Amino acid sequence: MATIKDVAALARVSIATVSNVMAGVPRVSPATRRRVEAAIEQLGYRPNHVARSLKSRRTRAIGMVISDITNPFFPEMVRGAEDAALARGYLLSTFNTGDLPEREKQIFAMLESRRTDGLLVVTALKRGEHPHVAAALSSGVPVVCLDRRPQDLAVDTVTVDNAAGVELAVDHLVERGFRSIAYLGGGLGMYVAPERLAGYRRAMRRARLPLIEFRGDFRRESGYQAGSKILALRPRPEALVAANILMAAGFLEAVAEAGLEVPRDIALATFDNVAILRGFRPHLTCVEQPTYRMGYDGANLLIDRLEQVTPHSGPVHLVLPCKLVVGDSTQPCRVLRGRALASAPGVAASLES
Amino acid sequence: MATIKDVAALARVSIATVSNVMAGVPRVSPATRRRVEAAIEQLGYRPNHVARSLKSRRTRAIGMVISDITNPFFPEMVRGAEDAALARGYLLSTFNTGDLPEREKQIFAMLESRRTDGLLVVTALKRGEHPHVAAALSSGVPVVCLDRRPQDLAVDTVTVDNAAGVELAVDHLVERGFRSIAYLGGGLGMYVAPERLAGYRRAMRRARLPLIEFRGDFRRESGYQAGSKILALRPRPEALVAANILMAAGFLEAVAEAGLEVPRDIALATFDNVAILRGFRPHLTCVEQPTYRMGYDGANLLIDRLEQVTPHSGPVHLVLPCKLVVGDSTQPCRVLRGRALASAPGVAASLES
DNA sequence: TTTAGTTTGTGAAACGTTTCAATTATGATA
DNA sequence: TATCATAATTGAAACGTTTCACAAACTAAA
Repeated sequence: MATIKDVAALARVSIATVSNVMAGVPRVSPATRRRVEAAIEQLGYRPNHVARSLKSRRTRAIGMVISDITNPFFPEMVRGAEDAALARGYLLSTFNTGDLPEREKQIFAMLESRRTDGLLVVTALKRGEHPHVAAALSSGVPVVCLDRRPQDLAVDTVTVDNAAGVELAVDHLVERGFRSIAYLGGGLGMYVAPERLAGYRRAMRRARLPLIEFRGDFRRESGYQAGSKILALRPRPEALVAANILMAAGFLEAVAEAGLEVPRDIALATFDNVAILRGFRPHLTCVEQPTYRMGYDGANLLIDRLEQVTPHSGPVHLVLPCKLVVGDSTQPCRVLRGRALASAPGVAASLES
Repeated sequence: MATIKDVAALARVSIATVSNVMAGVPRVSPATRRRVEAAIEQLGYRPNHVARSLKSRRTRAIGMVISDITNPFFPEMVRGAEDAALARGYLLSTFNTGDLPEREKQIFAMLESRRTDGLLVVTALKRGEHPHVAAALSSGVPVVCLDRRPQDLAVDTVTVDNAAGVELAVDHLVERGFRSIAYLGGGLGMYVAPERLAGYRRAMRRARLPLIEFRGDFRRESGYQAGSKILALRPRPEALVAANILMAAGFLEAVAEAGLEVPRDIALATFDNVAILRGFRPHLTCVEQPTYRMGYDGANLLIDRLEQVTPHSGPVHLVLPCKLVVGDSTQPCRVLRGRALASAPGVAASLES
């Protein structure tokens, strides 16, 4: 592979001149520039980015640390981050921690020894447990946290308005006439969980409805288990709001196992949307997060920091809105229609009570 | 950030000695070794991998080029590749080409200038169009192609037995008594398409059933469009085998739009499985590919090449088997039950005919 | 005490760039 | 033609490692 020396020799100039041509500095005569460019072309020369990084002490590489690309929540976000990074000439490497501390340690060590310029992290950890993120931060490596916001760290974040998102779902259900609306949340250590729960509580309080809360851990299995309990309640809740799609999917399994159906026997709304689900039943009513944008904006924010586009100031917190996508999983169910008939002026009336 | 010089100074040895300690060479006295290790520990020294790469001319980095991580087919494969790479101390960076030639060019240029040691590629291109892969190969960078096998390139590959996979699905349908079984294939330029089509034809010929072929392009939209045509056929086929899950999903939309249902009105089997779909209806009968393994084995094969574990020989082709996962989308449908009643000894008889 | 052999440790070059001070070439002006 | 200003070019150091030939310090045998 040709080096800058080969180019210099062929063009009969010094390597400094070649470097200047590559960098586009103007103090090179047109004639020399042409000669150098011809040599570059002829040799198929590509500057060695490794050497460049060593000298400049900047790798133009950013690392993205997530828990598992296999979780359908992540691919869009990774894609967004990559698009932004590539557009600005940065290399993005993604790492799956699998939530294993040992592996996470290995990954951060690798990131450090490779002198990655900045980090995009979706932390899976609980409050107060960010040894690696904190270490990176204190050693001067910029970090942007996506999706989840560690309150104990002074770090830039890009998140969504989780509370407002759940409120959209609950309001929608209330509007459709549902009154006993249960909520299946995730473990409170996970940052987004308390916010989503708060959204549920706020919307329910506003509608003067009683809280029916269950707690899972954001994984499919917990949705299935909570599902059995929820379906066994008497009276059975008319609707469920799940805090993420994995739990919603688990819940659906419990529903099928009980010989029931969504939305006939119970309505379901959930956080997260997944493209592949279009065409499958039930078509879920969901709170769609701008995951692509989170990745895209996060990467841009990070690169701005790296290039000091913004003068150093306190941490920036971007909060993006969610959007409600109405499917048929929240169509008025049997119980509801019965109630509508019983009360005089129809569904609307039951809302006021 | 501490360098090897700092460590050497603190331990009062030469940098060569520190390097020897790091490399674990035995020509260092225990006393010195301890002194150096203490210094490393005290300074939190981490060798600069960039400098190391420059000197050794090896980056221990591999690039993975796919079309779009957002396609649910890829995450497992990427995960497998990352697991293998990390276990052997390699960095994996994944790139989405989006099937855009311009972007692909940019990506390969980046990979080259960063001196990535080897490449894992799932080529989206058609026969004879692999300028970048061919260039990498001829410049001595090992490449392993996953999932699709470019016949025109002497390159290692890890693929699945596509024909056998489709046969599994068709055989299953035949066994269940279906007789008019349509096939929705993908564009023939895509390598896997002809193999899958061949599997369909072989299985149908074996069962002495007539071919009913449609062609899409592996994208959702084409499944939807082909769906309308398939459903309009008279008599309507009893079953459809889709060549990938995106087209199957598109087909399902067409089914819903026509006011029909799977499997009541038509059975459906497809290539690919996607975890999130568990719990949703219909629960598809599918040909599951070992995508994780493809990534895992591919990365290991590539690293073996990089480290010359295997003496250089001709290209290696790993072919992994697929597995049939039976869901309820291929349960005998209405027409079928009717036919079973008509013929004397039940469904089994109709198979013999 | 030499001599030879074995451990242990080190100096310096090299990897391929960037960068800056210094040098040389080129014109313009006196 | 000599002088000066400006433009163009270059030499060399530096980035942080690895590696190899060599040097120094021991040890064991003669």
